[in-house]
Amino acid sequence: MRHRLKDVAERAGVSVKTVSNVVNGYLHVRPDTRARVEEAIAELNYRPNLSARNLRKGRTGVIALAVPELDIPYFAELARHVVTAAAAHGWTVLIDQTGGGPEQERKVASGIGDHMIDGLIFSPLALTADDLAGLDGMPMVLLGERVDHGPADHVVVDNVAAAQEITAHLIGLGRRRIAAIGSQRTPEGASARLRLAGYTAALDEAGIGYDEKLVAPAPAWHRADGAAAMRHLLAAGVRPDAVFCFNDTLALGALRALHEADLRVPEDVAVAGFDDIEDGRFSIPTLTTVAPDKERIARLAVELLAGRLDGDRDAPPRELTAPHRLATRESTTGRP
Amino acid sequence: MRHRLKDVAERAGVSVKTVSNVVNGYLHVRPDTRARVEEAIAELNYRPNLSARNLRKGRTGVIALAVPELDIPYFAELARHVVTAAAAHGWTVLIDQTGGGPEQERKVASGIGDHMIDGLIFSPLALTADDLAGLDGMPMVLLGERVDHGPADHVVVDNVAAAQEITAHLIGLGRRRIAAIGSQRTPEGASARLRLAGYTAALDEAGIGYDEKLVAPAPAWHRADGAAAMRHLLAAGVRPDAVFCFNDTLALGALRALHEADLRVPEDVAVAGFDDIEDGRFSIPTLTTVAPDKERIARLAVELLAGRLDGDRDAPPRELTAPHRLATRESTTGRP
DNA sequence: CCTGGTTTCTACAACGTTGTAAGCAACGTT
DNA sequence: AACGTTGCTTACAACGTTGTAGAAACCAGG
Repeated sequence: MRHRLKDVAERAGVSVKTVSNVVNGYLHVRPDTRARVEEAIAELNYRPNLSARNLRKGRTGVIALAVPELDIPYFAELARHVVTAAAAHGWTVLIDQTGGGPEQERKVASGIGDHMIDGLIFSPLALTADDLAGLDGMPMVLLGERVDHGPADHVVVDNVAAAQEITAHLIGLGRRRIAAIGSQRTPEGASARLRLAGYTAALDEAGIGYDEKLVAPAPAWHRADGAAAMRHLLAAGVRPDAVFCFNDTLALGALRALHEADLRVPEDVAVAGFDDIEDGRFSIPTLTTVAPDKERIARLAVELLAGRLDGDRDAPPRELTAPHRLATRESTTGRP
Repeated sequence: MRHRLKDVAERAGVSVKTVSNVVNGYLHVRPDTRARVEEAIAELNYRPNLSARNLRKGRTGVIALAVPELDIPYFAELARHVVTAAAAHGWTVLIDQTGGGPEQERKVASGIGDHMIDGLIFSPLALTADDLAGLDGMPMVLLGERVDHGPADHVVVDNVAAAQEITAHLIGLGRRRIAAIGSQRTPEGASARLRLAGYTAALDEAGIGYDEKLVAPAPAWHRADGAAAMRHLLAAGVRPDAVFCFNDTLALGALRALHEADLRVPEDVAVAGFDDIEDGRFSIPTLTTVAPDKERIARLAVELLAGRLDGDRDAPPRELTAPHRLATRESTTGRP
């Protein structure tokens, strides 16, 4: 059975508001009154009705995190960090899976703002600035690529620089025929475009010509796509001496395909990924990758959101860049 | 700017309740009235205030899924299925990370029921029946091991049978010195106990003696723990010809440790896991494992919960068993 | 004992929604 | 013309909470 302030008040012989004051830690309550109320609360196992509180206060204490897919390790790890960072602000996180499709993302963007939620951290794939317009001033922070000059705050990693660095790392190992896996031409492929740009920039800098045949598309960025793309490259007679995969799951798939083709990593082909997911530290071989500071991304996002909620909602949008580093492991440098 | 029923009503020249009726699809509204209201709704971009609706209706349309850790692939995959299954009932899923500790789980169990949530799907590690008492009749479904005869519905897999089957599979390959990784003595280790029981049952059945030295504990069930346990076994001079790891991440860690010790899988040591996570289909070698039907687990859980919500809340608790199968892959049978 | 200030408590209204009950038309039937 | 029926609409109250404003109790200083 559920009890209300009123029940507690009757039992303690005080007014409803006094109970409310005790619950909310209001200062001026006589110690004996407070004790009586607390006793009644305990006896009835009273817990406040958050719907009512939210209605009254206009705040819910819940923020949403919308990601394309929860069982992509990168997003799962990110989610963990966001939950932790949000907890520090006393927030509960409602995690929403968009599926990554334009339609579903639009629905999340427009539909979630039904007063259930104070703010939104959104990791979009397909969203455009227009879609954001529907949000009606819902405080929001976007992760990843900027949605072309939309009105929202952003937390990004420098994809171009990171991709360039890791490609340069491969070049530095003496590799010259460097394949890239994960290119995408759809509008959802913003990350793909930036990482491809970094890849070509590194080739340019080293005076290596861009060879279209070395660039393999991947419809999604799952292990299966990485394996398929790698098999496809090999079947087409392309013999790269290195592969830069646009994320780690693609890379793990590529590792698998290379293994099946009896090619050694890194001796025959060096492999690098992007994201630094847990799997890559235990794969065989362990995976060289770009390690974005996920903890920082999460913290920055939550802090940006907190700024919006507490402060000026109409301040100009800010963009923060989270740091990244190169994690070199066996898939490029071999076993020590 | 946010609008209310009242604003829409004024704009459309009708009463608040009529707008409410339109929003809720009430039948008896004249077509032209409905059109006027809908126009006003569109113009103002009205969206209902869920806090108010929830307060009025006593239902929130949100259920919680509480799991120990989101970035354990098994739980992430499960979460995806639960979200999908819940969507079919029109529910939003609030995902909660308990961290798996007794303290935190108890907090979730007692604290989440603050009227924010209609029901709870809980995958506990450390929870006891006492902890559940605090829930005050919050409809709940537990996943995994039964919390000793608590009052809640359960969805389980037959851990003992599954562990026995996969151990028998290893025995069937001619292996005799079969190690087990993942045993736990803490109260949280209910799964560990059951899987260990299945393991010993299979040994018994085959007339193989139980050797304590072959059983390695693992404080948690992460890759790092699996690798550490495997290294520990090898360092202790134990030379198993097979390893049954109590989940897949342990197994992936064990694969890694075996690789570092230059042991071949499955030639020298066959390796089997439990959970059938995505990683195991692409690891090198691919991982033989017990594949619980996660989609079914999620669906059953959601349906049990739906039954509680719509039906008799005081019906006796039910326990449903989700099917599992054996997925034999390279880590035991080698490359084809 | 009064004054003014502080502490402690309370009554009331409001947050935005929907269920209830009732009102008002318009209709067909007697 | 009176009636019941049906379709459409509305006023009101209530869900459980908290902010506001003010009342009551208390205290210290004259």
